[in-house]
Amino acid sequence: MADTRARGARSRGPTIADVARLAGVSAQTVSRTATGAEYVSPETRDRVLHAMDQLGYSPNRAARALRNGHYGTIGLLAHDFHRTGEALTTDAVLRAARDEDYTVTLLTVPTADTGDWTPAAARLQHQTVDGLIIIRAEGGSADLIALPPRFPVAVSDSRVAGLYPCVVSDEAASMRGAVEHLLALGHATVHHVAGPADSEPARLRTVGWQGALERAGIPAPKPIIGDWTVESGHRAGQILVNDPAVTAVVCANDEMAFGLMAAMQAAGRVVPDDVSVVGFDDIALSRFANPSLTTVRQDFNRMGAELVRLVLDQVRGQSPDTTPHIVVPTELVLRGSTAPPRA
Amino acid sequence: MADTRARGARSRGPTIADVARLAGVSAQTVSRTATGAEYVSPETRDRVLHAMDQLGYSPNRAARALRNGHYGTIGLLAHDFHRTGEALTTDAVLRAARDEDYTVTLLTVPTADTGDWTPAAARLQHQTVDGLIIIRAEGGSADLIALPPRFPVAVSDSRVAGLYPCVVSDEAASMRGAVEHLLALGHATVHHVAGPADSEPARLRTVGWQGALERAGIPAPKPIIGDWTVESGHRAGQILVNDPAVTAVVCANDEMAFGLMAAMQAAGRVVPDDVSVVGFDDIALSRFANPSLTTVRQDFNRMGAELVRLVLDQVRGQSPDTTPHIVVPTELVLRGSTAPPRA
DNA sequence: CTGAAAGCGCTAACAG
DNA sequence: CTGTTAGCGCTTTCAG
Repeated sequence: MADTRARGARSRGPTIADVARLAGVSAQTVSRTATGAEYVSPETRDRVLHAMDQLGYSPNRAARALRNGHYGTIGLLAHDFHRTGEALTTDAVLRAARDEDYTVTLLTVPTADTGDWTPAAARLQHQTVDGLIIIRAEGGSADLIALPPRFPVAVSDSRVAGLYPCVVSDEAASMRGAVEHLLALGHATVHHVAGPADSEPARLRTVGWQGALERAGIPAPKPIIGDWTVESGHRAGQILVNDPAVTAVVCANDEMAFGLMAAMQAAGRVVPDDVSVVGFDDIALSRFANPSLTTVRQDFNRMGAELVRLVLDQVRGQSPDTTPHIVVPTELVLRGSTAPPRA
Repeated sequence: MADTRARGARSRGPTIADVARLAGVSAQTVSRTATGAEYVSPETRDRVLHAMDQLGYSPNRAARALRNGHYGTIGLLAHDFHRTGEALTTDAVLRAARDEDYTVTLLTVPTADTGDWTPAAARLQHQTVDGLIIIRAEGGSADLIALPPRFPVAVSDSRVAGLYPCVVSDEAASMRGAVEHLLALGHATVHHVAGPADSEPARLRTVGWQGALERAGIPAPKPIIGDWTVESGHRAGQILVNDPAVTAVVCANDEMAFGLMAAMQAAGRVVPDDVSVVGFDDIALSRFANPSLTTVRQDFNRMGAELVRLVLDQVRGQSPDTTPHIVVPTELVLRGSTAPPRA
């Protein structure tokens, strides 16, 4: 009969038992009231509600989770949360989850390169999450994401399409559209600043660029590989600026496009007169850059909402016969950074 | 003796009991091994470890939380997570928390304006978090943030300094420095695009701007109020562009500075020749904008780390005698958007 | 409609 | 060094 309670790390708040005592009913009645069960007399119910209020009761989620076997929480796994795509998706996921009364816990994988996903994922089954959303699974190859069997998950990476439910933008087609826009303006060829080699979205965007050139019968110049950062776009620009054949460049994201433009402008080349530039994402700044950036707008809100829907469908036990693969459309936003080539 | 287990929402993974059975020891021994207790014979320990491995055991955090009275989780409360400050701080908090083996769950307040903080905070004591970090407590006045007494919390808002432990940038001094830089360049006065009225950082930045002008004996022109977005900066620019007295503008963040520059440039004014512009934050794009942006760099990493430290100090029961108030220094980064006034 | 009992998985205390 | 016991707070049977 040791007083284990005294050892509790934190002073615990009022419990159901406390409420029951105050209201003069049994704990079940309180629980039933809390969970919104039907068979409680209105008057008892009022008494309980009042007692709860008076005590400032709110249920202990750990106990509830232990009892019910689920947490009301979904995990969001990414490398970092400050880059545009991640941040915007996170925000959307958060909103969608809140609408469903789920909270979101953030998880990161320490290193980007190897299969550090596996231990992270393995720990998840007993982590305080009912399901998992993985955004931008760079680094690990698809099979490295070894989730416990039947663990609810949704991924924003088409490499795992068919394996896990996934939600992606129509990367390749979007990029193809961007290139076609440039070709239609009269550019002889279109150069490309790609994302990192281990990123699937990056790869698909490159594929789209190549495809469009191929269709037009134009040999694809060597792409320059960046790492999504403005800096890498800047470096790419410093390289491309020396090549007079470069009159149009599509970049795998907006940040790199900004870096590229900065490098071009620093070298005295005018955007879009000397060189046209297209980005990808449509971040808030793109509209107000100098010049404003023509770019592919991604619908991050929609993606976040779909990711949440897909995970929660599984959490709730609705497993569809086929693994969903949702493609969210994009939109090419024409602005000031693209124009016909000079002369 | 009902089979409650069948009712569990999810198939539960292997438990300590399962491991114990396989290893041929008591549950206690397994638990001790799991928690890293000293007094377990190496050989028993190996057997247990092996059994765990074989079963793919990992502890049920809900049960552990219920038992131990804490969750190993801290909550991060903000309006949204995609804006620069929030996103960068979130990232830093996440890293710092992970170093301490804590996970982070995201919480948002639905509406920005009123005291919707209270219910959110009230729910927290029994929420799955041991402590709370609040970033940018816009909207609610300080006393609206009614936390349970002694609930571990750290806030990034100086309004609650003295009330709750808090970590902030040296907003006013930074802004003062920025204004002084502009005055030193020879500008007759410095205009200001402020953040929203209900934001404390915004207010302090405005105070800093005013203070610097005051010291120099210059009457402060009427500031224009924005809402942190590029769009609002753009609108501010459209207003200021008509005033020939405007040769230098300090903005409460980089995004608004970009919007402002865009509006100026659209009207044919050259930055920095016609008008100098200073931002606040130093986001990644600022270095590569056209022109590159002179701005006040905030140390978000440091702020995140300090916030985590402050909360965990409380979680671990070390309550300092005085409420900590940590001021993280900033740095004025001089770049291409500021120059002496023309003629 | 309400009460009593049992147990989710884990670990602190107490024996041995 | 190891096993037994009890209970964290909640909710789902089952009985009244």
